[in-house]
Amino acid sequence: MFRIGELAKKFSINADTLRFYEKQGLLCPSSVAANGYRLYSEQEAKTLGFILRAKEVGFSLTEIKSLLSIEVDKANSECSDVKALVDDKLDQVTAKIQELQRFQRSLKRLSNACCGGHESAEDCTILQALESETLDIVPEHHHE
Amino acid sequence: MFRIGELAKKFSINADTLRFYEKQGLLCPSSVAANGYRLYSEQEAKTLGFILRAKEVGFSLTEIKSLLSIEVDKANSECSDVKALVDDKLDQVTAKIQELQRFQRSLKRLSNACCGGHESAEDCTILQALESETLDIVPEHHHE
DNA sequence: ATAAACCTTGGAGTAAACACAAAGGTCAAG
DNA sequence: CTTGACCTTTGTGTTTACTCCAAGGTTTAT
Repeated sequence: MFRIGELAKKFSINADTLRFYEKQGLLCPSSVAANGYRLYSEQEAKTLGFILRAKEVGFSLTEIKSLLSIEVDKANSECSDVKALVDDKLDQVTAKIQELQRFQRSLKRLSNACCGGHESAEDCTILQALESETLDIVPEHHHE
Repeated sequence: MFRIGELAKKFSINADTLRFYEKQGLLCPSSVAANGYRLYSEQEAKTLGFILRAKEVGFSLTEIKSLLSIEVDKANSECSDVKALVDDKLDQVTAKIQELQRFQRSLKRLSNACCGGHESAEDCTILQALESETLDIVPEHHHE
């Protein structure tokens, strides 16, 4: 059995995080000592590992809760239930990546168009693009 | 001059959003009518366009505030100041994409390894991987 | 005169995942 | 017997970008 600080150290997390997970219904200590200290079993340590690995692949705590409820009732669950959660998350992650890639393309375009030198920002192509209704790069105009 | 509702409609945003931007110091109406109504000039409408375009390329409101402070003092700013903001953002976005791509790879690996059928979740490779300390796919074992 | 459609301020609520602080009980070592 | 390192509960703060609500003033049209 581990006290909260021991379990936290074992997994390099904060003891507060464990109390937080408990409040969220993710991981409750199986027993409480006479002095009120939480006591975590070996099984609960494994469950914590499960939770942290699920986090590593991008699941939110709410989603992990769903995964855990299947995990504890495997016998009455199907592969399709689990896979659905993974595939939903995959879709979310893919959509987010696409949004960020749009940002990335725009930012690269802006960055490449700007000299980045000590010239006055008055002719800065980035600012001009942000001023332009269409976010277009205004072609450089040379004074002479 | 536009009243708050007019400007909001012009840009398809909520009037509350304009009040929020004002509180954040992003966009303040140049004048207030005798009845207390906010009045926005043509220039402020352009600035709002600037703000919304900056959002489109992924800038946060805080970052947009920096952009705006350069924008209003172009003469004393340099291209390098502007480009630095864009390049910082580009780095952030790129880092976030990479994190999400790690999630994506892991999720794909999990998804591909799972049959997703009506089999009991007891042998689900996804759950097994999450139980495994290394997040590895456990090779399929056939009963017979 | 009154209803509809505006506008005002102030403040609360939302999601996500904790981190931290205060005030106090517990336990082992010296 | 005290110090230090634990632990407890409760509650607040953080970040981001709004969104909504309440209670009330203003304007416009009929």
